[in-house]
Parts: sequence; C-alpha cells; structure tokens
Amino acid sequence: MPNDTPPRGRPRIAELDERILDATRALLAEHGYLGLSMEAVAKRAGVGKQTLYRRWPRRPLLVYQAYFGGAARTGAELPDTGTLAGDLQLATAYQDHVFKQPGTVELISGMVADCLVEPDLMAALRENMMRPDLEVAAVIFARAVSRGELPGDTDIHAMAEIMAGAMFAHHVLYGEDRPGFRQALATTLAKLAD
Amino acid sequence: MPNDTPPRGRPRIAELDERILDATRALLAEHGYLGLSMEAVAKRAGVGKQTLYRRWPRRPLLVYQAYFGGAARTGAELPDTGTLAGDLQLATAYQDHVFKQPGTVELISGMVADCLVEPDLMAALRENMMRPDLEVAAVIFARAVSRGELPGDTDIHAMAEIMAGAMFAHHVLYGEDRPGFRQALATTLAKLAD
Amino acid sequence: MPNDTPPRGRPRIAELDERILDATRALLAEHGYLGLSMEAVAKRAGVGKQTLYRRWPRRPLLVYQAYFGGAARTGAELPDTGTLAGDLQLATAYQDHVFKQPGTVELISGMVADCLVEPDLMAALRENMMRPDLEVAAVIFARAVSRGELPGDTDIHAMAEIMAGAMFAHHVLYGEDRPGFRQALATTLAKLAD
Amino acid sequence: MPNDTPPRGRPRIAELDERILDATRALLAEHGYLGLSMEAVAKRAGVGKQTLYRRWPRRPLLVYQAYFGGAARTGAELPDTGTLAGDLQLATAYQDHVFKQPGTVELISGMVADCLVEPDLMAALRENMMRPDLEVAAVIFARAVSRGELPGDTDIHAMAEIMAGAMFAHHVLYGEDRPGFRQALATTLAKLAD
DNA sequence: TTGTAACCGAGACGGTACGTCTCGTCTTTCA
DNA sequence: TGAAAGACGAGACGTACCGTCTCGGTTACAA
Repeated sequence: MPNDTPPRGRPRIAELDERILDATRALLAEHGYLGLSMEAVAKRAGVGKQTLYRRWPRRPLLVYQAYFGGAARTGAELPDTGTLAGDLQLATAYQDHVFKQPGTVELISGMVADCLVEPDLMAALRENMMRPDLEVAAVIFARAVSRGELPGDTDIHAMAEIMAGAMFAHHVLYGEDRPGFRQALATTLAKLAD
Repeated sequence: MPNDTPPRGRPRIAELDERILDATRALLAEHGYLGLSMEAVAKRAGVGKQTLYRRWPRRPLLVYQAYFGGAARTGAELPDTGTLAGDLQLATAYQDHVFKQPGTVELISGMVADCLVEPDLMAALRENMMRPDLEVAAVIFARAVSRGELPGDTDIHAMAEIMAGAMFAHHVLYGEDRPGFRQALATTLAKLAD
Repeated sequence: MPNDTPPRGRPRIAELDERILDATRALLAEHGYLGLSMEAVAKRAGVGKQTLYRRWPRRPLLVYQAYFGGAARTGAELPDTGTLAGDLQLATAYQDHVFKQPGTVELISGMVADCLVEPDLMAALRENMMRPDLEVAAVIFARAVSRGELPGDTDIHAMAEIMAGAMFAHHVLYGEDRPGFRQALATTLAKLAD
Repeated sequence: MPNDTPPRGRPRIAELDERILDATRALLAEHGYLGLSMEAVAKRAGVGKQTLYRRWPRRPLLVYQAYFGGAARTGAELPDTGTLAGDLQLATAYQDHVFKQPGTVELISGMVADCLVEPDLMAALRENMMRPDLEVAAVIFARAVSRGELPGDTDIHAMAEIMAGAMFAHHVLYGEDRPGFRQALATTLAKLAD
C-alpha cells in the first residue's frame, strides 16, 4: 500500500527536481556549502521559493540529494580480497579517494554543523551519509570474523567506526593529507588479525 | 624583545575582554554556536560592535578564546601508567570526558564548518584546537616506542591521529555514545604492542 | 496604456504605505529632517527595512511623499484679483504662510542638501517641490501679460523665480522674518507694471 | 587689554591649522560637503581627533574657515558705476561668478542644512556668510538713495535680500542657470529707479 | 462542465544579522 | 597643558537571507 492517499490537485513537475538539483550543484561548486543560500538556488533554477521549500525544506536535505544523488550511496560493497589486510587496503584507498573529491570536506563538515542543531536532521544525515560508509567498513570486519581472522566477539561496529572515523578526521580535521596515514591505519587494524 | 613598538593611543580596557568572553559563554550556553551572533555578543557585553570586531574579527576566534581560554589547551601531559595499554585507557577516558561536556560537540563542528571557508582560520583552529590533542596522544605512543613496546619506525603522528580522530568522529559524527567503543579503540591500539 | 507590464508576484500591501508615511511624519515632527533615520521609520511603522527601502530607497523621497503627499502640491492656482499688485500680495502672503509652518524651513534645506549629492534626486525634487511653486508664481505674471500690465516679452519664468526664490531665501537663509520684507517684494515686482 | 590671561601649558602648533584646513579642502574637493567627515579630516591631516575638535568643534565651522578663509569674505565693496542699473549689472555678474565656482552650491546648502539644526551655528553662518553678501548688495541701494534714484524711505535691507536671495535660489534651488535670469533680475530691480 | 485542490513563478512580508562607518568623548603617552 | 593615537558606546547605513505568505494563473482529477 505505497500510495494510500491518491494525489489531489496538480501534480508536481518532475523536471523541476532536476533543475533545482543542477542549480544546487552549480552553486555548491561556485560558493561552497556555507555560501549556498536557498534564495540563490531558487533564483538560479528559475523556480519559486515555495516550490523549492516544498520539495526540500532544509538546506542539508537539498544538498545531500544534489551531491550524493540519494540512492547512490547505499554501501556499494567492496570486493573480497580474501584477507582482512587486503580488504583494509582497498577500503582505505576508496575512502581516501572520496575525501579527495574537491569540496567534499567542506560539504561534509558544513552539513554536519547544519544538522547538529536539529536532531531530526542529524539522524537523517547519519542514516543517509554515515551509515553507508560504516556498513561498508563493517562488512570487512564481519568477513574477517567469518574467515576466523578475528574472534567471534569482535565489536564489528566499533571497528567500522574507528576505520571510517579516523579517515574522516584525518581529512576533515587535520588537513594536509600525508601519504603514510592511510597505510598506518590499514596496518594498525590488520594487526588485530595476528 | 617582545614589545618593540610601544603602544600608542588609548590602551584597550583589559576588563572588556572578560566582559565580552563572559557574554560569549553565556550566549553559547543559551543558543549554541550557530545561534551565536556577533551582534548579540556586543549587546550582551554592553560594548560597541567596533570594539568587539577590533578584538575578534571572526566568530570562531572569539568562540575559541571564550571556550578554551587560549593557553588552557596546551596539551597537559597525561600521567605515565607504565604500559601502552594503560596509557590508552587513560587517554581515551579523558577524551570521552571532554566530548561529553554539553555543547562541545556542536561547538567543535560549528567551528570547523566556520573555519573551513577561510584557510587562515582553519590553520589557526588546527594549531590551537587539534594540535594539543594530537600532541597528548603522540606522547603516549612516543613513550611506548622508548619503552620498546612499539618498533622504532612507528608513525607516531599517524597513530595519534587515529586515536584522537576516531574519538572525535565517534562523538561528533556517529552520535549516541556506546560504552564499548572507547574500550574497543583502546584495545585495538594496544594490540600493536603484542 | 498606463499599465503595460502586469504586476507579477505578491502585490504590495497598500496600507503599509500609509503606515510608513504616518511613522515618517511622526518622527519628522519629533526629531526633524536630519534626525530622521530609515532605521527608525521602519521600526516605528512596524515594517521590515527591506519593505521600506523597496518603496522609498532614499530618505528625501520618503520625506517628500510624507510631507507633501505627492499630488497635493500640483500648483493650486491662486484666485485672480484683477491686478498684478493684488495677485502679488496674495501670492507672497501664501508663501509666507507656507514657510512659517514649523519645520518647513529645516525640512526643505535638509532635503535640498540630501538631494544635491545625487543629481537624480535633485531633479526629482525640483520637479516635485520647486516646480509647482514656480508655476503658481508664473501664472501671476502670465495673467499680467495678458491683461497688458506687462510687456509681451516679459521673462515669465525668471520673474517667478525671483518671487519664489526671494521668499525662500528670506525665510530659510536670512531667518527672523521682518514684516516689511513681504511688502517690499510685492511692491518691487508690482513696480514692473508702471 | 587684549591678552589678560597669559597662555598656560603647551602652546598650539599653528602649523596644524593649515594642515587641517588643507585636508578639509582636499576632501571637500573629492567628496563634497556631505561626504566630508570629521573623522576623515583628522586622518588626512595626520592629526588627532581631539586636536581637530578643539579647534573646530563643528563641521560647518571648519568648512567655512577652509573654504572662505575667515576674513576673506568681508564684503569687498563693488566699484560705483554711477547708476543703480550699472551697479546691479556688476553685482549680479559677480554673484553669478561666485555661485559658478564648482562645489559652491552644494557647500552652501550643506552648510545651511547642518546649521539649521543648531541655532547658534545658523547665527554664526549668517553673520559670516550671508551678511557680507547682503551688505555688498545694500551698499548698491544705499548709493541709489543718496543719488536720488530711489526714495529715502526705501527698505534697503529688503532690497538687498531680494537681490542676493533670488540669485541664491536661482543657482542652488532651481539649477540649470539660464543666461536671461541675471539680466531679468537686474532689470527688474533697476525699474525701481524709474 | 464545473469545482476544488495543489501546483507554478514571482516577489512582498517581518525579521535578524552582517560588517562598515561616523559621531563626539575619553584616556593614554610623550613632549 | 597640548598633541597624536586610538579605544570607547552608540547606532545608522544598505545588503543578504531567512522561512512564510499571497497573488494570478495552470493543470489535474472528481462530481
């Protein structure tokens, strides 16, 4: 029963979604997350403010959709290399790649800051943005457990947070990426399998 | 020769610094970081806007001073427990405590977001806010190396980032602190000494 | 074709014009022209600053509207007394009355000062404020010409400027109205008919 | 007894007067009267604000001094041409010349506007700026009386105000000088002698 | 056919805050 | 005491967005 209340009135023009998201991406590229205003998005998209607010009532929701394209971020599983060490190499390399996309760092921290004042938003952000990353990471450790590399009582979730969180902090907080970091992180976590 | 050019003109009223910082702290407590406006600080402190901007031209600078009190954060060394495992327990417990101060999480992410748009500010923030934490963490690993618990070529700095960064991400990004996390982190890093 | 471009968007609330003008008049009475700020008008009228600036982007424009009520100043013709001398008596007496309204002198010179820095404003001010007065005066001399009291080549416009200008200067510049002045002006100009 | 109280304390540096007046003239030329601030004058002259305020506590006083050089405006008598008509030609031509100096119009109305809010200032302005002009004009009519061109009971002062005031209004208020005006004014006033 | 309901672009609305400017006074040090 | 420098409280300036609302007009489905 996905559509219990049949749509009344004029249906939304689907094309406008794309116009708005395109405008959002353009402005994001030009002015960054904090320099992006709903006002400007509406104007750029040639759309009334109401139309914009009706579809994305908050900036982070709009930006998330524009940047990550909704379903695009559903934890696309990484290939199984056969060992924890190999999986960690792959995963950290992937994360590195994501954070090095220009604007990503500012976007993420801007969204976090925006969302923190509204618990509902923060929950949504975690659900949509952080959880997929964590799940990708969790899969790696779950595999290691099933392989017997790690003990059965390993806190899978905590390990995932350590990996994803350390990567996040490294790129967002501490800036200037040193090449050794990714390696050190992968090695440290692989040590658990010894 | 710290003061080569003698001060000209009317000197600043030192007391106003305190009045302003007090006002900042009060408003921070009431409205959080993002709800804090320079306008309101000036009014609350009973101070002209110019006076405020003259001393702290940017919000993050003001808030940093108000919240961390400048020199207060110069990496107060943690006691040496004699083992890496012990030190890690202490350090993670301390970090946990810091992040659980109400408002800390929002404040940190707000400041990070604010600072990211201005590279100078971000540099200052790293220098003042992140570096002390990292140094505390680095000391722990340096001790472990000198004890012989860790090999001599250990990337001290990376290890510090992993520890501090994972703690940060855990509290700021992933919310809802689970008691097991701190333990898992400490254990994981202690495993390096095996 | 008075309304070629149909109004788009939400129409302005006509009532606000009156609220704003009322507030302007009140503040004008309390603080005079130079003591009147756009800020205060907006606050007094209970109106956003944007709303005020949208309608009257400059102080003199607002004050002119508030004080003279726009169309109110379209050269209300003076009655024909039958002689130039009589008309001049009437006209100068009327001008005297106008300038003796409290605040008028300060208002006029304030507006002139404000407008002089922006040629467009000055043009508007002349069009709206000075021209009607000059036209009233010009009518008097035009009548005298048609009566045959003055020669056909009389510079009507110049005479009007002499009359209105002398009255203006007398009240605004030279202050302390001496009763004889008005009479002397009327007599002098009437002499032309001899 | 010109100097009963001997000067105490450090004597003023006479040269600063000139520095300040020079700065005033420069800023006047660049930004006009209304664009001139005491703040900017002090900075430009390289002088403390107190020093400036001590010597000229109000803007119009400063500007008057800077522009007219104090004693420069003591009604330098115009030559006697032998007839009222001739004197009027000379006088109006002179006035025309004065008003056509660039910036004069804005300066005069700005100063008037500034002074009108403070009766003391207005009195000073009249005494220093308007009276000399009026006296020059009055002399013309006084001569005409003594020649017998005008009756003995002529209101000399009123006639002076008409002449000077009409010229003022013509240039300041009504803008765009038409060449015929000066002539019309002179002719009209000369008509009194018929 | 005629409601009726939600859509649309545009933009007005009351607000808040921004960062800059000027005001006229006050307070320091140096001469 | 004068002078230079500049801090001080106050508050206006004009701009930018916020999120809501209101207009006239446009689709769609339902009666």
